[in-house]
Amino acid sequence: MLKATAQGADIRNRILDAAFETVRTEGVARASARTIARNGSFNQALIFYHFGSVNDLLLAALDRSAGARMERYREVLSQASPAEFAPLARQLYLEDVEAGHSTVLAELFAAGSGNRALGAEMLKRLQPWLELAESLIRRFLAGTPFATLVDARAAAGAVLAMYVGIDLFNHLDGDRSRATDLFDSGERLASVFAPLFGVKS
Amino acid sequence: MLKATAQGADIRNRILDAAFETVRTEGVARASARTIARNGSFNQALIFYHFGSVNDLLLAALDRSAGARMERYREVLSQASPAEFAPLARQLYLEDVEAGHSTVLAELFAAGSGNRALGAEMLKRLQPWLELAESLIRRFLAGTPFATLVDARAAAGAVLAMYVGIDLFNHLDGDRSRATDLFDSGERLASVFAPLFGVKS
DNA sequence: GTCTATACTTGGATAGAC
DNA sequence: GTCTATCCAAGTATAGAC
Repeated sequence: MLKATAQGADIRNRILDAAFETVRTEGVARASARTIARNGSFNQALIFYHFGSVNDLLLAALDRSAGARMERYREVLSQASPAEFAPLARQLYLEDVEAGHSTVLAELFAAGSGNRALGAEMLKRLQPWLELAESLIRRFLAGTPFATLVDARAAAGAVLAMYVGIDLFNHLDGDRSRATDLFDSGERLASVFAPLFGVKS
Repeated sequence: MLKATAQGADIRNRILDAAFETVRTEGVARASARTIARNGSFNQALIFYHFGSVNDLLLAALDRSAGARMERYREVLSQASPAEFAPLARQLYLEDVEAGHSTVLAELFAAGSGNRALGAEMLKRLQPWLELAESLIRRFLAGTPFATLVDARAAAGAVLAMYVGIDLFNHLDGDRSRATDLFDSGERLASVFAPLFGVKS
């Protein structure tokens, strides 16, 4: 009874899985229709039939992953206090890494740099994250001396740029301590500055 | 009397110029041997004769630019006090943008993500900048309460990641206010925190 | 050192059979 | 919806004439 599902409509998910895995393990540069199809054991022409183009497939694979991550970020951070924030952010980031989401995201941003159409699509996908980061920063700074000093929008952009940049570097050398050491510093600073935010550490 | 120079050995510089300009204006993806040669009005085969491969040419073009920038960074920042730092960093960054150096750097990092050989070379080129940033951070934090809270090496990596990430975003949408707004915030914060560093603002 | 010509490879995409 | 076969474009790199 699973036959129709497993072999029929479900092929879209198999293609999405193969595309995501190919980008994660081999990079966008090697994520050609032929390579993705070989990794997923299906015919290359199916990609064009179901997704139109390789670019559209890669974006669809990212969207599926990003949608799940955004839901999780909102759920975890919506009621986080400033004191809880640093460890929660660390945990979310490690989940991104574990799921391969950060790798695929950085790969597609990098590839978007050399492909106008892809770059424009990636910029669109940056917006909701920019808004999330900005609203969090604004919420935490409200009522503190920093509220008038820090441009929340610029800071949000800086955080996302740092996220993508760190992923890019990690992808080049596989050094996992980069982010960890940074979160360590962040948590030490947070515990010292917590009084400023009216929260006991 | 300029004939031999202009048409002979100087061809290497013409090739380097064309490579740099092609990456700057069209991106790595379009910086093929054919395109670079067309932009510089010389024969495509010369690239392989003089530089061996397109990758080696692009790295050589970056190295020439990065060497000049590193010299300038060292010169300007070596004796900068904490209070002077933010405006000087802004100026240096704007020079990077103006010269096209930040664009070419971000492009090659992005491309390195999808090309093992190029990625390894880019990592090597990151090291001197990491050391410069780390030593500056260490110098400024020395004797302050932050010295024990902040991991200088991790912070240096974060700054470079942010630099590359911002360049990547800028290249996608051409929004020049991203960095400017961030420097504005940085200068406001610096003027408030200056007392901590024993310097009058 | 510089040119022309070309061998070779890879990849996007489609036509048409099943 | 899925397959085979194929077209076409773009790129790296080299051989060999000049």
